[in-house]
Amino acid sequence: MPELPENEAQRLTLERECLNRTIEKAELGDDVSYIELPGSNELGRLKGRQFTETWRHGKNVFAGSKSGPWITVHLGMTGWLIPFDAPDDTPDHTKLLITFEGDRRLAFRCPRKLGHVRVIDDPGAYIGEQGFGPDALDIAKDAFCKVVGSTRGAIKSALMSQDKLAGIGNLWSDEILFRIGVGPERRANELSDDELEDTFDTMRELLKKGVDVEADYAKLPDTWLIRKRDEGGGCPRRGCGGTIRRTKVGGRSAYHCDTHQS
DNA sequence: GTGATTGTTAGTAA
DNA sequence: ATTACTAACAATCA
Repeated sequence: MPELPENEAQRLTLERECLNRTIEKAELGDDVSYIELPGSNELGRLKGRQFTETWRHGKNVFAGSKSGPWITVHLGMTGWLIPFDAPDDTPDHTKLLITFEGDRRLAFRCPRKLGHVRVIDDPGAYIGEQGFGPDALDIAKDAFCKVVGSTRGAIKSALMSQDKLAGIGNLWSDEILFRIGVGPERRANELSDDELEDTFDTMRELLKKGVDVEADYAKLPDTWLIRKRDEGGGCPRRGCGGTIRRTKVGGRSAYHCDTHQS
């Protein structure tokens, strides 16, 4: 369930549960068709090493050490990292299992197989090669306004395009636009300078809040759209009285209020 | 059976 | 040459 806040929560999990433990084994799960995972050579590189630091850029989570190697994890739509201690059972749909010294293990569970794990040498170089834009919590305001404001497509699509800025997906783009009262299909280059700056400020505010609660949506205010993504439901904004609608924008479902977003 | 799902991407069109 | 849009990928759930 992975956008920026979820991935940051995953990074924290790695930081807390998987650092400074020698890797004894890294092995593939049962059904690994249609999913990209390290081959035996790369898995072998992990043996005997430790993860001593973590990093995140957009929706990519990293664990590794100064001298490498690193793993990079992309959760896809339904991927998740699950640390656990033996003799607990390995979760179902585990595609990759890392066994550390002692009883600690780390499972990459990915039922829908749209995620991946790769072994790399340098996270910074990897981000560059993949063509990702700056992290959404790292990009400067002027750079944001320039790159988003020069996009002809829908503002929602611009916020979600990982090569412009990395980390925002379908739910959080909806949330940002809901907050600032802008319809998801508005052309990005037709937003005023004030609206662009408002988008930037709101993006930071909301993402930081999502990170604060470690992407636990139940802890977010019930005046947020993310708590009320139901077509035909009442707009959760105080005093609005509008109705939540679902439309298609850029091939994705865009939930928005029919009254205060335009 | 139908259509939806928090993601990416190859191919196509403008 | 870029940029933007569509369909496809896979499994599961309502």
